[in-house]
Amino acid sequence: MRRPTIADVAARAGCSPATASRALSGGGPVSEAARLRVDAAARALGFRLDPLGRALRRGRSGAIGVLAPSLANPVFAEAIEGVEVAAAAAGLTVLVACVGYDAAREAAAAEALIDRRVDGLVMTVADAAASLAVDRARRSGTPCALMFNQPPDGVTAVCVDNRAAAGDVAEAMLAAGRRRLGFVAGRFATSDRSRQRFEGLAAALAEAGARPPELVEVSYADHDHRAALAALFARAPRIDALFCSNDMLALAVIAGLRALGRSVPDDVAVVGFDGVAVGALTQPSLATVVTPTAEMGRAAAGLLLAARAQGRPPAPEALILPHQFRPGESLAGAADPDTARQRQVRPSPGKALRQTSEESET
Amino acid sequence: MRRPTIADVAARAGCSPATASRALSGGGPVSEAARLRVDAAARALGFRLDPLGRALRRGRSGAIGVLAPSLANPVFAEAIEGVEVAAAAAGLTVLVACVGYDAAREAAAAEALIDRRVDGLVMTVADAAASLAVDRARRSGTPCALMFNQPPDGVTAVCVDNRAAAGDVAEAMLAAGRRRLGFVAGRFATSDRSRQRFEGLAAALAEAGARPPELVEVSYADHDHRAALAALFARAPRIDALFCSNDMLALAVIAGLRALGRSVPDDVAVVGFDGVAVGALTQPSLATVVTPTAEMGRAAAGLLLAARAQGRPPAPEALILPHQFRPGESLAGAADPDTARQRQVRPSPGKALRQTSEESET
DNA sequence: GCTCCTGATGGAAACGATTTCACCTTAGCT
DNA sequence: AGCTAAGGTGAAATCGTTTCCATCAGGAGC
Repeated sequence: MRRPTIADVAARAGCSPATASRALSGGGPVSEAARLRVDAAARALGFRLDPLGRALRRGRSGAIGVLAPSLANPVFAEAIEGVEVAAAAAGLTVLVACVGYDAAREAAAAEALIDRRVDGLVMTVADAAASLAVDRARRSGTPCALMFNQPPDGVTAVCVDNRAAAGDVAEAMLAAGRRRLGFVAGRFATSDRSRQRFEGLAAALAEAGARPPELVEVSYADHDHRAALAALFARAPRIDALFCSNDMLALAVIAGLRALGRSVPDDVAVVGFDGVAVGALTQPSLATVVTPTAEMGRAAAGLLLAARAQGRPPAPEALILPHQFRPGESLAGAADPDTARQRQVRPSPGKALRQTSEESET
Repeated sequence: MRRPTIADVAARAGCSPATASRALSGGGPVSEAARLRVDAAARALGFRLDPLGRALRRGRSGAIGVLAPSLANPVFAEAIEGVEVAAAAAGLTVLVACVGYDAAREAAAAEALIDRRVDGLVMTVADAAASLAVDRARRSGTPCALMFNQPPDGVTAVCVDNRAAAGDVAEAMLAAGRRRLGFVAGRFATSDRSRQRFEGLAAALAEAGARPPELVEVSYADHDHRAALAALFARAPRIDALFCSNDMLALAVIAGLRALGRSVPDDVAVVGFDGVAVGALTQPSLATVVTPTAEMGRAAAGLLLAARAQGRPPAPEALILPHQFRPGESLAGAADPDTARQRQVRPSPGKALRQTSEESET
């Protein structure tokens, strides 16, 4: 028994496919009587409009495409779920593509989504200032919004102010008594955010008259950063604080430091970026910049949908959402510089005294 | 300037659309000369086959649909990337749908993917034994493989042996001297895995003649489990080990215990399930059952693709992948009973000295 | 009574590909 | 030479919808 088509519904309702289509998709004028007959027929046959035929004819698919570097970083997973929420509220579905921090795959995936006639494209790209994927979208006329990327004006985006946020981190580290700072970055080529955060850190340190930051670039592909960290300490032995370009990296760095026999935060403080949930669960808890991740996805999709509803393209400018520095045990003394000043040097990782939380409810 | 269609390519190559199609998609016989002219024309025009027209006509879209409860748990994110790897190797793309542990959304999303003519469906469902989504797939003739779910026979799946793995955990806990075990579960209604792991734990304890496990069900939606844990300790104050149905939950539980003033593993040991990367980075490191997550996605997609290549449906049985217990600091003494014996007494409800196991491996 | 407009409808042409079928060559055999 | 088989090709049907256009009925306005 074949899947019913709109022609079957029309036949059963005693009308033409044209009328059935109008009744089902709310296109043109249909008499109340016809609408009822069509609805009844559709229900009786268990009919559902075929998204393919529909997309082919209408030129859009009723889906929002999402392009993200990876699902492995919960930041993107959350943002995608944010997009999904906004899309679902507007009756759209979501098509996800992951491109693994690879600019070529980025462009290819964008084209694939565009070919599928997505109504809009929400993307996080390697470099917003020079992105083939953005070009493709623009050229094809597909409305497009970036998320996480903080692009030069001219392209729609939802992000936080990465430089300012990095400045806040610099300030917190200095306030905690740290003086020799390092920045651990995912490769700059694959993340403009990472670069902006480094710039923000460097600028804030310069302004405060502090020593400029040491830089280590690592690959997101690696999980073990001991070698990179060891090299850093060989170069700059007295580093006392590391700002990592994202939280997952920060957690890996903390583990790496522990493996190298350096305690966090006693020997080296570590601060992340993003505010992923798991960062608050670890010990030491992760000091970080909390960003409204899911909200970023929701907002990006929202911009697209609002513009679509009004038949205009989305505003070509960045919507900057608020961020917030969250103190954590990995930057001891953010609220108590004295502790930081009295860091003790310890020979082994394992026996660092862990501070227990004295918080409890009631 | 319109997007070129296959007719434009054909015109430029001096042949009919039929021949152009055969040349581009490798359908029937085409002369070498024609193929070259078509290829050249397509390249010159920047032509790409339209996935929509193609899918409509062929009845399949060249995409694999993936249905997962959530992206928030990295386990699913990794598995999806596994599916993506296998799909990409076969020249297919992936359509992802997240349904938030909701059986109704599960069925609806499955239908939406089927409507899009996915070549196959890889799903993780709430309850494999009674899943509307699986029904829909079967009814529509869409090949379908479950992942993570360990279903009764009759449906294709890739999973680990949840009961056996839970048995391993029981054994490790007993070996570490723990005697009063609890199980912290995501709600059973939304995860058959969780239920199977509980059953495995209970069975192993029964066989070992040990006290049956206490059970706490919590919602995945919550992040703060203090209330649930406090209630558990009110009921069973001397619990000394908690098996959590997955790693993310375990990390949250460890944080909750810390907030309640119980130390891990001194007062209470915690073991998770899945082997997510971040579990190895925390302190204490998380003892857990490591499962081949990405491999599960790859294998599930692989089963579908292999079957498709041979024109038969995938074998209706579960492919059980190996799991491995990974000791961690959150279950002290799994490898070093002495440490366990000397757990220090703390002024909290967990203070009773517990008998330790005299057995040790190695 | 006549025109004009509006609302409801159906026929048929899109949308962009694939595939069936029939046709024509040409090569290979006897 | 005659016959068959196979390779190459194109016209046209098809997938399932939407939408343009024409048609028609009926009411309003003159």
